[in-house]
Amino acid sequence: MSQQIQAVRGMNDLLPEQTGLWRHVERVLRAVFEGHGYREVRLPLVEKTELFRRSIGEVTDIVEKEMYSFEDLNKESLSLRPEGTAGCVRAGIEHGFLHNQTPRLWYLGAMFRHERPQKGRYRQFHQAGVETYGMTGPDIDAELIAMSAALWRSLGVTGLQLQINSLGTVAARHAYREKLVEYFKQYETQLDEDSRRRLLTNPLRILDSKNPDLKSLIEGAPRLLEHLDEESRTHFDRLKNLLAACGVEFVVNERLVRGLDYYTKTVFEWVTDQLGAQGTVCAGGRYDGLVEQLGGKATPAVGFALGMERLLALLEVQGSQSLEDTPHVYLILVGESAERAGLSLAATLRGQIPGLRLLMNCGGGSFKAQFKRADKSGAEIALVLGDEELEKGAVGVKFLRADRPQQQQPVEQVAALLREAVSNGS
RNA sequence: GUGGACGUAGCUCAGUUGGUUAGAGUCCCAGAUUGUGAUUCUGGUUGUCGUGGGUUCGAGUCCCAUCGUCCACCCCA
Repeated sequence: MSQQIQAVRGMNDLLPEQTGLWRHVERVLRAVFEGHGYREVRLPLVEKTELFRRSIGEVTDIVEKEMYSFEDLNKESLSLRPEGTAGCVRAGIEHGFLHNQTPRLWYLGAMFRHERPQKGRYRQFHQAGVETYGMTGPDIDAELIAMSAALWRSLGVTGLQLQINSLGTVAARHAYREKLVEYFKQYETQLDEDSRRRLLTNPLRILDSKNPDLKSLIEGAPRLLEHLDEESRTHFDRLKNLLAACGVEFVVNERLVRGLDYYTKTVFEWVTDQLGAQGTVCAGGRYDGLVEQLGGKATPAVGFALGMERLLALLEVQGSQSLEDTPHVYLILVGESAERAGLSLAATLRGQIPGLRLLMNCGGGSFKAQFKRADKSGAEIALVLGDEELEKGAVGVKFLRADRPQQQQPVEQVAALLREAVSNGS
């Protein structure tokens, strides 16, 4: 035991009990994305470290202390991706699919951040994200947000609240940021340690402080929405109208600030109070400056990412059922000749009945032992092939969970019974 | 990175003020029923007590370190 190798901290194994629900969610995500005309991209897990420094921001926690970075053999610094947007923009510039085009893209995959693990926060975690480019107006912002709402509907998730805000254009945001720093600097001695640090890293974040002592100070601070430029204000107002028009409920949260440097104008989060401290299930916004910042031609962009682990946790607390993956049938084989005949019988049945999940006994065992395994497998039906059946050219059929008599039938009629079982079940 | 709680069979957990050979349930295997599961009965396997040090005649129990899990801060999906 002392020599046992454990998984890396914060990196979890997903076992068969969980993968059913994961596949269900993945299927729904794909269907909704594709239903909105979004197309899938699969991007590398590793990028040059420089990409993340330039996109996420030098002084963010992610870049400063949470990246898994290492030196490649050619001495270049590489990093496991901490988020998906940067790589997507990089790929867009590299393959020229942003220039004068309006792609809508989605992806699903693992991200890596070296944080202290906690409920809903892991070092390897999975995000499903969408990114769209080349569209300036609030209509695409609204479509994207409405699409996320459609996801929750399709998945049957409830209790998520949509919060939206506008950070303004890059220029407006910087101007406001300076005003805010100026304001808080006057009261620096009253700030707590965290907020004094935020003064340098992300002053907008101070507005979101959980410290009750700062409440009155924060309330006296300059208001972000009052410092919006005209263009951003109009954009935000039109977005709110569009959301209302398609029946997506939202609340404006003036303190909503995303941690990544590249956001502009629209930002939004879907939050829940059912997951403890990590209540943000999905978040995103507009990032009109990033493509240019990374060397492409100026291109507006909007996107969001949702945390798979958090979404799955929410589904679990709300009692979502895992996708059915128990076998319909367990094939019992006793004796050498039955074992020989079993493989092709199993193949025949699987070929004749689409969707059939047939589990064939392997590893021998008495009738009793095999029936035990059949029961444990969860199968509805046990098929029995022994010397007796082989002689008659039949297969025994026993219903493990229904009150129906056991019978012996030729293969063709067994197939009909199984077809019935498949269509009754899932 | 900071603070707190916790690590005992595969799983869920007991284990007294430190005292012989560490327990229960469950799971698994076999038998009762030589071709029939889930119920019942009988028997059986399962552990470097997270790891490494220390205190002690003696440590699952006390102390230190370390690894891990969980919760919160911070941060974020």
